[in-house]
Amino acid sequence: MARTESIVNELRNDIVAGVFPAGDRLIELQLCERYASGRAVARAALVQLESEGLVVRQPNRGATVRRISVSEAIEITEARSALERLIAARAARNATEIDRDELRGIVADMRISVANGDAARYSTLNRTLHGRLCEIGHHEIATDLVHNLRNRAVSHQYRLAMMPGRPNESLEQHAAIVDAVVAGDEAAAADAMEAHLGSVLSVLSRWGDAH
Amino acid sequence: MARTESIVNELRNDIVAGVFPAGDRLIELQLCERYASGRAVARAALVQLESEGLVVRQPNRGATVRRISVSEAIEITEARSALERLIAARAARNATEIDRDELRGIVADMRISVANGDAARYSTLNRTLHGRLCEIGHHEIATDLVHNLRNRAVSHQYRLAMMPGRPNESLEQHAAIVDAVVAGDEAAAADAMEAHLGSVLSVLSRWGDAH
DNA sequence: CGGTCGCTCATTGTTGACAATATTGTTGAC
DNA sequence: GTCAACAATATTGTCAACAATGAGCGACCG
Repeated sequence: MARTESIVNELRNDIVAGVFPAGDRLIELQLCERYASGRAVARAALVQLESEGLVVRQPNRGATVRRISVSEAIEITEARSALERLIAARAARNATEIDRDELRGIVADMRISVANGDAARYSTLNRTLHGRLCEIGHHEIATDLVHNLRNRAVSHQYRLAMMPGRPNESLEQHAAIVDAVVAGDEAAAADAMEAHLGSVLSVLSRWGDAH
Repeated sequence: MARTESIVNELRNDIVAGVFPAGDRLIELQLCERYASGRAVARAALVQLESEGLVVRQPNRGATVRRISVSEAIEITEARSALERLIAARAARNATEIDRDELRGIVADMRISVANGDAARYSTLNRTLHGRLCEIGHHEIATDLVHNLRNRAVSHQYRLAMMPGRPNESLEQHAAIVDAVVAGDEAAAADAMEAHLGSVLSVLSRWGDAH
């Protein structure tokens, strides 16, 4: 009955989507009810999500959604930057003509979204672009790590997108990445990706200083 | 009674140390006996180690120690390279005078070990050096990821140390890393670290081609 | 009035039994 | 002799009950 494997995915999605905000207690019985499973299964999910860094469990005190401080978010983004450099370089190396067309198309759509002020669509395209780069890069280890890091810092990404002027800045950086990937220039792709995440970092650290 | 938290560490150590070779079945009841714990605890440990990439679990078919192919080991080392670049750069930024002395001392000991052909001691110093760099770098996220990646590829690292001429080559690379860190040159430290792991990669890929 | 002791309750930690599933070994027919 | 169906075993998956722990709260005592 209990889809043992899938409830960890459901719970992860719910945490990332903000259904359970940071700091929320995750009580096993409630999870059992919500996901229609036994307590053992819920426990296993919590153990796994703890080792993914999304949940913190204190002995005999239960589990909570992990709070990510700004300084942690910065570290996470720095690590992401290192790994996405690698992915971008690989994408530049491996991209086929079909891939190149698709990437150009995504950037074109992004341009439209920014022009229209459609933040939600831009955010979706953002995810799509990074996701496609991961697929094109064919680097499973780095891809998995990056996905995990993205999940961990998602609460901060959210705030980021709301900053005024940010979409324009971000758009040009994404365009630069795609240009380099399409040109097959590995070093340029890595540097463009690093520049993009570096700009994310500077926003994060400014915001951190202000609090 | 059951040290719920510690058995995952014990099992991880045993896997990394080769007590359970790659491909070995990890039967829950045997783990219970070995670590004097209940089955639920053993299960939890397996779930966690699966998400760390050390164990693979197939539904209704049990858990085995994950086999890491050479191509996977290459990917793991590539990801490690990206992250250790970051760590080395941070170490160069943060190292105090005391840290610098210690790093120089480790390299001096390494030189002695190589001269004496003491592979075991060299291997220990190798771990010590990378570990100290992680501590000096003060980058928890990257450090955790690197530790995990090291654990995953440990079976291949082992074979690597046995290659003739390898210790000498490796020694000079480590010396270069430490020189850059001691000099406080972030970019040079990152590049030296990348060069070091690049040499590991070339050995791995040569070995992979030969099989 | 303040602090500490002990009680109660919610929640987690652990155990054991049972059901479900895969693997292995065995039998029997062709 | 070979193959398929079937039985036996081994192992995992699930569940429910019980023990243990920590937090909150009120009463008791200084």
